[in-house]
Amino acid sequence: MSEGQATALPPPNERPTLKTIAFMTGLGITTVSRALKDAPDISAETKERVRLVARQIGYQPNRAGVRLRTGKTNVISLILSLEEEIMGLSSPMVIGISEILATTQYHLVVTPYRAQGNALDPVRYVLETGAADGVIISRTEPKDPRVALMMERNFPFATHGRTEMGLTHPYHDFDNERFAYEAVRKLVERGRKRLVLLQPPPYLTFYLHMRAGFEKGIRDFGATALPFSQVNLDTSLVDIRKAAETMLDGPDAPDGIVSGSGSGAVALVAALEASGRKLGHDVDLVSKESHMLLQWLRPEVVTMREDIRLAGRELAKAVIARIEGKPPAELQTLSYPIPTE
Amino acid sequence: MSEGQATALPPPNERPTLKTIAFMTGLGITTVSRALKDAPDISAETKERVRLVARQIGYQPNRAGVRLRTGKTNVISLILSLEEEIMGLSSPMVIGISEILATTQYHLVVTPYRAQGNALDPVRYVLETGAADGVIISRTEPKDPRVALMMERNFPFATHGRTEMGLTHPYHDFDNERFAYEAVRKLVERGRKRLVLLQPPPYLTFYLHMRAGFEKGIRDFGATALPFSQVNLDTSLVDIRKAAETMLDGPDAPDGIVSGSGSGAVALVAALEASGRKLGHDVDLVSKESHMLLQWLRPEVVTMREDIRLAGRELAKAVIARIEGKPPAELQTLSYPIPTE
DNA sequence: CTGTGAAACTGTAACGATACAGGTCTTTTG
DNA sequence: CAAAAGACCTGTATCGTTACAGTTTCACAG
Repeated sequence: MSEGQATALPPPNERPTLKTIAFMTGLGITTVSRALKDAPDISAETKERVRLVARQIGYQPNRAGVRLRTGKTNVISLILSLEEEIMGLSSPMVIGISEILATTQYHLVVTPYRAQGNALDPVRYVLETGAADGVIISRTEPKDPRVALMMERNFPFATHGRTEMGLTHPYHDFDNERFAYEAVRKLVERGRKRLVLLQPPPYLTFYLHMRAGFEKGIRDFGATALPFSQVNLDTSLVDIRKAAETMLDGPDAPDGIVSGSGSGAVALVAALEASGRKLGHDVDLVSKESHMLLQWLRPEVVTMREDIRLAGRELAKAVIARIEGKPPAELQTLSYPIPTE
Repeated sequence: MSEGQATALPPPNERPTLKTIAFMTGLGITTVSRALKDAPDISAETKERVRLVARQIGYQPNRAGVRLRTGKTNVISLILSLEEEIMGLSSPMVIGISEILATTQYHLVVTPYRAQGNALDPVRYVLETGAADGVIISRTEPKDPRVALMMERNFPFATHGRTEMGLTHPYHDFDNERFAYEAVRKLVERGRKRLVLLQPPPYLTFYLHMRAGFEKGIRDFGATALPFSQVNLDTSLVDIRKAAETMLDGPDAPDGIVSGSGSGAVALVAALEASGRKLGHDVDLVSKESHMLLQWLRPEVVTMREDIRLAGRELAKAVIARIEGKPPAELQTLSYPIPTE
């Protein structure tokens, strides 16, 4: 063949490709490709010309082509557990992530998984099929096999929640220790002494944090911790309510409660009121809260906000930075409880 | 070349491809490809052999390869408005969709858009770049430009909500007319006569439905409709509360309210109680509700559930069926208010 | 006037899959 | 027994992009 690529074929009238631009500019496909990525061996004038035409005809690189050739998917995979979905945490999270991704070439693929035991499956899927350039996971455990796996494969990811394996990886976390500590302080300030914690499921890392903050608060502010571990934040609201009612009828009834989630607090409020207690009078409740419902319907509940949308933004920024090679140690952020008054 | 494809190259030790299977079975790549799609010109024995090897080595087709060659993306795009996200509707929706997609080869890509005016942008993006095989949209308008565009291009989609353009397309919708009608009935049964509706924004199709049901109820059950259109379900809760307080102080104060959403109802409850009224005594409130919180904290509010997760499932099934060529007329479903007692 | 080197551009092959147009055999048909 | 008709398998080209290894041109040194 003596003819160049550029004149090889008038491109069809479909979606423009590099070939289209090559034809229009009279350049080779390779040149166009390199011009668009600002390669050093293309003249400034050519680059300008190519960019102009590309913009003019609305060229957008074919993702499948890029992906096939380079392996780059331009996809971030958000791996969610249905528990989160049900707690309504995922919605603002998705917004937050999207806010960041919208300014980039990345798409967001959402992959939920069912039971707790399957948490590894979606991660393995991404690793094996190269379905994404980066992954966001949440509900981390102290020894999290997903983290171990992705670290071992040197695959970019960020976690919502910390781990305790001595591995340095990107994360964003809410300071649950601080939350519980401040919650205890607020209760003691209101004269409460006999406290319980509606805590996260024990296998998750933030259980340790929240527990630690709670117990430190108990010590520092001189209160008593009562047991309440038959249920946790993953338990159904109905069961939380039942367990709370049983507790409130028993000898170890608390006068102050810390709830690790807003929906848990709703169940607790129901139980408290069913037992004839009056919030803010006989008993106080401090709760983490992500929507505003509690504040409206039970302003007596003391709430501290966790900004999940912010978490989404931070996590998205972190994975992308990780993909771009930034060291994990620089991609660890913490957010703090926001008082709602 | 006298050598066949099969013996061309021992495949590398990476992820298996058709070439890997071809090498292992001694067949040609084409044969393997056709065997896996159960083509008629491959012998039963060969197919079995190929399938066995494929399963054994965990072959999964490279999505980029398929997509580049065939244009099939195996992606469903969920296009969300941030309003929905904020109302928390998207979370169960995503679960529902995922439940269905998990049984297929489809991935779910979530694309939110910002303001109302940009609703068309993500749809255009998908159409122009072929980013997905099908689209799910919500918040439909009577004359919805997104629907018109996708119909014109004959692109598979399903809508959450109906349209009124004389175009037959797949949809799933909640029967908001029935909801409002039954809500009025319940209020009148409780002796309420002067009613208002916290309604959807007027440009959405379900405004028409809810309004129609409300007004029919007013006529059929002999009540009076009072105006309350300064705010709607998209208004911030703070503003809804303010508007409700103003209304309750005025001469046109209602004794019964229908709320088109659970979060709207929270603002209304706050306003009612601020005005010194007692729910179920001075005034009654019937609300649609998707989470269970209202029921717990204000059991006096009469609620009817809308199952968003079901909607997600129906919509996913509908797009996929549409992609597979099923006629749109057979892909229209309605769900009905679920009494919560 | 040849040789060298830099600047600017380009062709080829390949990523993995599939559409299409052949190939080989073997079996059937007249 | 030649020809036609299956049955079954396979090579080539291609989707859009990029890595890589050139090629062309021109200025300038020797």
